Amino acid sequence: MPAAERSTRDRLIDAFETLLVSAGTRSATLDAVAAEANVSKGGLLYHFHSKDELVEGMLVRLREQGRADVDKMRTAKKGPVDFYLTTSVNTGSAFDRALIAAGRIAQENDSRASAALADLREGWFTVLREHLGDESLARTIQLIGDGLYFDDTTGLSEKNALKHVRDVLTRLGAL
Amino acid sequence: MPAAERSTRDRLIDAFETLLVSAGTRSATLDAVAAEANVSKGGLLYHFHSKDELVEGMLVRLREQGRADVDKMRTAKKGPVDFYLTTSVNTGSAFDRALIAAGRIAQENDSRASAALADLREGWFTVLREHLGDESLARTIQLIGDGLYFDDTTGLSEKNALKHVRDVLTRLGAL
DNA sequence: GTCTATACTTCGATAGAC
DNA sequence: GTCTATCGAAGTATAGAC
Repeated sequence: MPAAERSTRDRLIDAFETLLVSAGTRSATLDAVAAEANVSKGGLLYHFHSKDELVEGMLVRLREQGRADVDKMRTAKKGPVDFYLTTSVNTGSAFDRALIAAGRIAQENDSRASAALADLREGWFTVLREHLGDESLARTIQLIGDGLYFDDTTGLSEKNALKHVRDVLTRLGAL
Repeated sequence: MPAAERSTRDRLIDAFETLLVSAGTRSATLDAVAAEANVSKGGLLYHFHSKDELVEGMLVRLREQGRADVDKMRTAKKGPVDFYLTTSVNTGSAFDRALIAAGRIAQENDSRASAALADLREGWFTVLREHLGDESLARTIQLIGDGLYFDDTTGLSEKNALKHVRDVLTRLGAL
């Protein structure tokens, strides 16, 4: 969908996510979100009656994106492991942004965000274990993906991290 | 050092870290920190003239703890890889708390916190690579540690994660 | 559906008594 | 070294015009 056609509601969630990812929860205020989306604060609060509802709306959208991602992973050309690893480093996609944003919210003790992230991870893990037929290997690969993701979101990522991982996973016959 | 003898300054940093870890940056206000440390806000601001100085003090202490941790890792009885992995899951130690707290601050776009964490990671990586003589394996193990740490701090940790990792690393001859 | 104006609360920080 | 009192700015949310 072209950006110009996005509903105000969607643009508000976009703005909320963008602020969460780039500056953290303390900077993602209603004022800032409204400004980022070029809407007044009153306009924002028409669509979401509270900040809590804004979080809720974001998580609903994340779950939809998550279902689509697991489907893509299952049928990926190079296989699920490769797909999972390459998408664990932030590619700047809308889904990445939503995922990182939810992570920030989860760290503020929000059980809804934690639950959404846990469900997503379970979906990925199921595909990995089915494909590999090896629980330990599947869990370890998921941890590597979490590490890639964590490093990316904390500004700690190494340039060649993925190359090194592929090297090791090839030795294990997982790639 | 017994808890009763800890200086007010140290207790304030303790309280700040505790709040960051348990409830996130939005909840770690000066009011809340002072209350957690059983000090008035004025008392807090005598020791740290601003919230920024409180962050600074926390990071100084983290770097000291980090140096001690790398030393312990280097001389660990079961070897640095085992030490690194077992200490990547939150054991509830003061160092773990400081590490997680710094991670929260880093996500609010604080370059000092990011730099401190990056330096710590570099220290661990150096020991891993020296011990293993294999950069790809060292990087991969570091990512697994990051994954364990991330899962722990987001409430996503699996009970048997470490067991699965040990299994896979044994196949690779790293343990 | 979006805006302005405003009420109420909380945050970070200062001033000054003890 | 610690406390109370207070200020200005920023936060969430409501009311009502357009």
